[in-house]
Amino acid sequence: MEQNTEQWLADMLQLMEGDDSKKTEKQLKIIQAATEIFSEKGYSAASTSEIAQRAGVAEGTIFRHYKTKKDLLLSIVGPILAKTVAPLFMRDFAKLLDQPYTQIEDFYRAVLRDRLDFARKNAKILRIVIQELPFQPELLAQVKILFSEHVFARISRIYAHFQAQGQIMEAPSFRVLRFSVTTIVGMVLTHAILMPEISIDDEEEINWTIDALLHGIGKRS
Amino acid sequence: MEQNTEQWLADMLQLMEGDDSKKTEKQLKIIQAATEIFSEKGYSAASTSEIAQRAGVAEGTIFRHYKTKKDLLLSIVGPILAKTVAPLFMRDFAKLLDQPYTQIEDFYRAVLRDRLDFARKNAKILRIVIQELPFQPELLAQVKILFSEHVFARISRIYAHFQAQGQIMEAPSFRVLRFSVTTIVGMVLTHAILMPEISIDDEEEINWTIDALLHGIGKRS
DNA sequence: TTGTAAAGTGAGTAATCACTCATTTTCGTG
DNA sequence: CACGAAAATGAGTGATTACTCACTTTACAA
Repeated sequence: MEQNTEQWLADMLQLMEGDDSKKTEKQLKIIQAATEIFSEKGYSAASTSEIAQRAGVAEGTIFRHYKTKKDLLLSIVGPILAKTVAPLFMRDFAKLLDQPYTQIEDFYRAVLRDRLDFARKNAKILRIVIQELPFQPELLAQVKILFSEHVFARISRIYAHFQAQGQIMEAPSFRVLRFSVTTIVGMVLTHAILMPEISIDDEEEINWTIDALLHGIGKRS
Repeated sequence: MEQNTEQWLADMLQLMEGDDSKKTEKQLKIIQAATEIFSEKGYSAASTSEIAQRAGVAEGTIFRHYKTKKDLLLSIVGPILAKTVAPLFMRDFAKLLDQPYTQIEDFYRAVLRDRLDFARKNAKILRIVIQELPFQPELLAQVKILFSEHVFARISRIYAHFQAQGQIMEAPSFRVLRFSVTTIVGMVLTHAILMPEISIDDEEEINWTIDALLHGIGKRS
């Protein structure tokens, strides 16, 4: 399964790719407007007429390119899914782990820095994903497969790697996994989606978060 | 400000209270049906006719009790807000901190146990809150005031307390606060809302989470 | 039992919705 | 320029929406 994963991800990215080159100027405007309005008002509360208006196109133009409103949503949300977890499957990423003495701090630093930037750059789309995922059963099923088949296995191997190196405590991997994923996602979502208006020193926040994740907030002995 | 807070919370809870005693049987049915449908399909995608149908009442009956559909939403979502952070302001809670040698582990254990149960019991309503809060400006403003005026100050004092006792590390309180709130919320949301179908040993998960929060997931020296 | 206010009803309404389609405009190519 | 195809248009459509209101039923105190 693990050999297939890299190919699978390539397909996934290809399949999900926006493929901007083949898109009309007006089509790009539509996607841009729809992204804004979906993230502002939610999918259901957004109307195709308003999207058309903000995009500066006729309403019919939307339906030339997308059969339904849901098609439009999926064309926005779909491409982001694979990209969100893509770094896990990149060659650069594997190399980092192949180096036998990679410090786990450096590993976390790279992940947090990269995903924080990613989340900030795609904040609007991520908001849409978070909002609409619970109400889109097909998409939800797809994501669940993505995680249970690929992401979970990948992260488990990463922790096995660092555990074997004696860099993290010995504990059931699903607990370590749950805790650190919560920490990473919590930190990224807090600063990129929930409270983007609070300005922070990224490097400091990242370093502090890693320190707390590895050594806790209790009094150091 | 701090003296007013207790009174303020009493008012808040009173004001927000469902006050079930004064409600008609059909009105309770409406709230129950609306809660289900809102959490299943989202506020905008839910129709009043479907709510009426599931509640077993005429559509007009809904509008006897609630001027608008949004009124119905707020009557469901409103009462939960104060309750979510209520424990912070309870007398029992203050007592726990007045005892000079309360272990921070015991403190976290009480908080996690209590809020995990709360989130499970109110999972549907909490889902609605999470989904709709970004799209309800008045409600969002209310929540922001709630946190910046009361919750933030309260939690800061708690950490000052434990910091003075030497039970947690010395670091900018906003960082400790952000990290531990993320940890608590992340753990509760994961098991109560995101993945309620995964059965866990609550006590074990709570204890392990507290241990990781205080001492990290790094190798123990 | 009777009077009355509150609770409940459901057909009706104007507005809005996603989507269609006949027509026009734009664009790439020979 | 000429021409065929793709892109874009916007008025039109049936369905659905939140909400109203004239009316009926229920609950309860006198």
